[in-house]
Amino acid sequence: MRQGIELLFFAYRDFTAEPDAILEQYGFGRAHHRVVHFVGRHPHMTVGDLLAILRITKQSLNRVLGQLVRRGFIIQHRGAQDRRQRLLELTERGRELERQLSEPQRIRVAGAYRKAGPQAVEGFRKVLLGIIAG
Amino acid sequence: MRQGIELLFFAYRDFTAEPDAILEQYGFGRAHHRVVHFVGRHPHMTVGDLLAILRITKQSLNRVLGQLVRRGFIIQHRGAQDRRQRLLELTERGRELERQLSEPQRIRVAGAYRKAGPQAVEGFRKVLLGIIAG
DNA sequence: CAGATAAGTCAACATGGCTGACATAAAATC
DNA sequence: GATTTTATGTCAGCCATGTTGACTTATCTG
Repeated sequence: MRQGIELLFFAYRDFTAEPDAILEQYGFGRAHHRVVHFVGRHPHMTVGDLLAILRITKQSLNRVLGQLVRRGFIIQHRGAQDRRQRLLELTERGRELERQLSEPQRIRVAGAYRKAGPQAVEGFRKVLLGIIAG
Repeated sequence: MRQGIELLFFAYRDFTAEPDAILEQYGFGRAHHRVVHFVGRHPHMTVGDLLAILRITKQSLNRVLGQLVRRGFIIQHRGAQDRRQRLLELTERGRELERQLSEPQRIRVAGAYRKAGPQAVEGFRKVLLGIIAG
């Protein structure tokens, strides 16, 4: 049991170390990574969607989101049905950053998947989903 | 692939939410939790050991460790062979805090393990170890 | 039109990382 | 035995990123 708890800590620690080093070159932090990741994964999501996923306050989000927008990594456009909404999208520059940040993570996960085998991957997903839903 | 990356983020986010709420009542933060956890798991570990596990600076560690010692959750005693070392141990109060903090996590992990089955747990461990070693 | 909602903003504060410089005691080495 | 290295602690200050609270603006909805 305790081992499972620790595994999660170590995995998270090692998982974030490489992207952190890349982010530093841009003057960004881990919070920027999270935003870039989720906007990349869900183009045209709203600010409210992002807040719900990250579970932080809009003031915290706006600090990093504003930087990403001002520096041309994310573009916002008004919603068509609801013009109050700002739909978020990565620019080409943002996509490039996303690729760069996710590369070490993809390599890490791919290696672990390959070594462990497809059945283990299935178990990995099941357990993590249980922890999240739990 | 991307899903695996996100699972880790969500699991970590949900995994830390409940202990965080308990820590707040003590005026502690997540950093205190990590220290209490690892000292509980490895009694008589040295400060240097803890630094290596957490991968933070001794200044950062000392801030939280000092609070835990002063408030009677951790006790330090000098090493027998090497008297420069401070061996760390939870007090009874520290053990109680550790139990309280780990309870929601144990419940969460136990539930996920139960739902997923022993084979999935094996896969979960394998993949996480691969990510860590990676 | 009135009220609710989506988003943004300002200000202030806390946590927990970081660097750099320095102190002390004990161990290890020459 | 003197010197150097190591384990730990400490002071000061910086930065990133979380928080609360108050307020604005634009837009949608009843």
